[in-house]
Amino acid sequence: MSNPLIQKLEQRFFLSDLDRRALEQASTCVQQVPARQDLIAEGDESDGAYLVLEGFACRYTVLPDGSRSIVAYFVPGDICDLHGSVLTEVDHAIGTLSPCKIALIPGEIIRDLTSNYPIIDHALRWVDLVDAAILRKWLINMGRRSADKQIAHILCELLVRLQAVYLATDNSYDFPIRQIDLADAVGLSNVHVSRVFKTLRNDDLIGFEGRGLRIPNVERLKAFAEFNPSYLHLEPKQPGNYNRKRSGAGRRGRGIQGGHRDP
Amino acid sequence: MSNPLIQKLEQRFFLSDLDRRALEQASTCVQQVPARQDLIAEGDESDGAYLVLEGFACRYTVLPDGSRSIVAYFVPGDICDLHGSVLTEVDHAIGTLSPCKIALIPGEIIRDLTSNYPIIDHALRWVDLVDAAILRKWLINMGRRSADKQIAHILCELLVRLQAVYLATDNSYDFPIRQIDLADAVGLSNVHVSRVFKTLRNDDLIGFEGRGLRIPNVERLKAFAEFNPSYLHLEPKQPGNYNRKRSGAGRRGRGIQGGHRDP
DNA sequence: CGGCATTTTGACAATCGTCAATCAGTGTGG
DNA sequence: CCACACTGATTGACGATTGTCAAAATGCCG
Repeated sequence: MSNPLIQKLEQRFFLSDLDRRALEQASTCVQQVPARQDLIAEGDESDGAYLVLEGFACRYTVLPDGSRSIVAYFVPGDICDLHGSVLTEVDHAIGTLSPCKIALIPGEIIRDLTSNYPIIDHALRWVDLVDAAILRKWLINMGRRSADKQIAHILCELLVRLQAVYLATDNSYDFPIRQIDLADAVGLSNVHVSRVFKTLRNDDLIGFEGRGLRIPNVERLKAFAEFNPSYLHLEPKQPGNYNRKRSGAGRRGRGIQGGHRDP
Repeated sequence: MSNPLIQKLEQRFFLSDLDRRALEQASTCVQQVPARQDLIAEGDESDGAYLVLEGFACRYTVLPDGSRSIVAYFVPGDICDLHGSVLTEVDHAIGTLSPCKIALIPGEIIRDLTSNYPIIDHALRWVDLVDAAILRKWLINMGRRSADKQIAHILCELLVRLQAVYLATDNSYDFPIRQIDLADAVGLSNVHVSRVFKTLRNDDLIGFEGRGLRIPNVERLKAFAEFNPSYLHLEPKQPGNYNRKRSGAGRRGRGIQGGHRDP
């Protein structure tokens, strides 16, 4: 079984054999975790990270009124909580959504990787930036999009993210997420998620087969969701000696911010 | 006039004179920018960063239907777009909300700061983590909180962030944000923001005096908003040689994720 | 004073949540 | 093999929150 983190990073970076070996060795401490179990509870101190090898997990908070808010999904290849070395106090819980295989990476190993493997260091920073970009996209979807487009968008996002680790075909993937797990991620009720699913099925935008999600026409779903995968930054491969483009620094855009809401 | 970035970092880190001088020199290229002007337009390539010295700015996107989504506020001391060295393509615009004084920091200078000033490097990573924490908090507020609590929360957040750069008193600050700028940040309509403001005023939770916001009883507003400032990570000062706590790596929380929505 | 941007208000409609009942699938034990 | 329990999905009825539209009011600045 190949390591999904390596697969994901190799979508974008050229790793050396040394890099690959280091990453392999970093993820040797593996645990099988059942569905709906916490890896980190809110308030825990953590030094180290969890790498998802199989299954779906999430970062979430439970509010005082008992409702749950999921702020990130983790799929194979994703790393939860890379940041033990800067902020030690964790303000969110991390839990599994389906049965998972999780690799435990101690903080010491992470610091070794980022100190001694410059390409890995660079790639892990890229991972952080992509995570932040996903967060911003979720915020946009939640704030300014209808429920159906929002859900369609997240289904497209999962398609692309899973394709990067070879867990999705061109138009389908295993979907072990309950409707309430989706509801807590998009800020809707489980009932409304069910209703949205129904309309998406009726419009033949999605279809369920057992626990698998099938997308009859990916382009049509992407168009409906206004999904543009560029924010995931998964396409172009960069040479290992991470070259930086340097444009004239100090350039200022001159566009005017205005005309919002006008046709 | 003292540099607000230095003020903010000194809330949490001990900077040396060298660090301070380096940061001062990094922010010498200053521009006065009028309200509602873009610093970076969507799609621009950027290498370098903008440091807000005075005024309010934001990161935003305009959706195909013309609506605007604001995903971050920038107040004095905040840095927009630190990441020219990793992701060159920018997928959001950055624009001013009020007249601003902005320092332009070329990417070259940033790389010099992070390479040669370890405390600054550490502090800037901390800035990134706080930004991500704010993003998650906004997502939670938007997804699972009523409009009035959400708005109260963001007002509390701004209070604390502005206090860190000495731009807020114990219970008031200058508030140059239009209601529609708030609406686009919290995912509501400007009309509804107006209604929420009215109820908050009626309950004596907030008050406006000219363009200043006054909070008669900060603890009451914080309680109402369920605001806990810990996610901003502004309180404790850490020694310059950023010590890391090391707890037993490999510890696993044993909590069970369940009972959501049950009283 | 006049013009402009912003806020406020009211009326109405659409979206979405809540509650409760039902249905479907899955696994367990007798 | 079937009854049973359990979890999750679905449906309907109803209500609350919030959006939209349009008009009026307010405040600011020349």
